[in-house]
Amino acid sequence: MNYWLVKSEPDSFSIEDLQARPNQTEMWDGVRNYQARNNLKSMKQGDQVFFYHSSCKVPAIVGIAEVITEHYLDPTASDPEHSGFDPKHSEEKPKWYVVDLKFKQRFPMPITLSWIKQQDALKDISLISKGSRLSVMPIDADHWHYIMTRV
DNA sequence: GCCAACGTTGGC
DNA sequence: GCCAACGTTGGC
Repeated sequence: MNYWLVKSEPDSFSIEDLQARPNQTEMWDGVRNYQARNNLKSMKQGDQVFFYHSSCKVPAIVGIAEVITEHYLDPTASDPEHSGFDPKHSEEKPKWYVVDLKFKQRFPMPITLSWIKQQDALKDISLISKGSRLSVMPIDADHWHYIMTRV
């Protein structure tokens, strides 16, 4: 099993929104960066995913989701009415994918970015590696477990 | 293939 | 709102 982190702006889609979805599950669409897309494609059913709130007052990991459906074609990329529409994406030549994520837990206290930056044990975490703005990134098991001791 | 211009992300 | 650090686009 592998560990991941996905970012979302809580104003657009928060972990509370995920929890409120039917079956507590949401199609994770809109990834339009190749590296993030490749990470998405590597996700396996049962993988655990940190849910990170970005571009907000207190950027933080706020809980955990689980991969319940592995990657499939992103329907929003084929929809001209959708903001994620990409004319170069097609079923014959697919570019973009989604996975289905299911809510697992919300942390009693968010694990804030500022705290993460203070931890020597987390100095190599992908989240704060130089210039990493990926919306989907892998998390080392060591980093995952270290953070979980803090929850 | 190079690289300038432009767009996006996301912390602060 | 600012701006650094990217990624992408497109002319050449």
